[in-house]
Amino acid sequence: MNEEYKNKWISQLKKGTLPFIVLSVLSRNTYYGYDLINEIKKLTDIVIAEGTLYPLLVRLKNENLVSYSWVEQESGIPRKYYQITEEGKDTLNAMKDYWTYINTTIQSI
Amino acid sequence: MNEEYKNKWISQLKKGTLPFIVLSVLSRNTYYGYDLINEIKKLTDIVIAEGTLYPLLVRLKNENLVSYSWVEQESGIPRKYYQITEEGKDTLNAMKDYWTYINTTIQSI
DNA sequence: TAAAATACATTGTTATACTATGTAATTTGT
DNA sequence: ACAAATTACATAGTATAACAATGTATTTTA
Repeated sequence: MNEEYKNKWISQLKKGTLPFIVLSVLSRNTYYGYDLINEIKKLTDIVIAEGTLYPLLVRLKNENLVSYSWVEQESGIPRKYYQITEEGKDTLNAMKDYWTYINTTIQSI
Repeated sequence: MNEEYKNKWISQLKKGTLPFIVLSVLSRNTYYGYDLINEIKKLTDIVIAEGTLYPLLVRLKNENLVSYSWVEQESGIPRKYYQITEEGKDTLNAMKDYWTYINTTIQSI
């Protein structure tokens, strides 16, 4: 078993799965970045580095798949709450379809 | 629907799925590169560019997940037939486990 | 006999995960 | 009371990989 290759592979696999997972989670609820990391870790055991998530959220925002609004806290740093857009929902559905297709394909080999 | 983003996403998803698919296909049979492209297209409808596959095979070889042997043809250009190694089989199994896990996780969100 | 297909390969471009680092406020532990 | 940890944002640099474009050489097809 090539453990090192496997880890590198998982990192590459994340390039496809992370945007999908983030959009999925945001289709259920609004979250702010720091919280998303913890929520996804709790939900999936997948650890997303901050240096991965924040740029990813910026990209999703630039693509109009999510929007955000700053929410002041009674105490502490203000939070940037992200929500999925209609375009984000439609794109997520297309991603779901493709995922189902690729999963079926892989299982069949 | 953000079609352009979806296509970019599929390209990123391939960074995880292609090595997995190639190893899976090679776990059933030996193939040469050019043939693998056609075989995978037939099996999965997924089109792999030559500029993607050849470097990928080089990487899998460098990681000892596959080996190859040149086979002269009665006519035509000699073919580099690839076969999966024992280390490749074990790593593929670990990849299968991870895939099952990530698929289950994604379905559950 | 020109065009398409077979079969290998590399270079340059673009995209993205991850580590390291930075800022600033707040909370916790001692 | 004060140092350390946590919360919450963010960016710069590095490594990796898909893909288009291009290249070489042989063989088959129209």
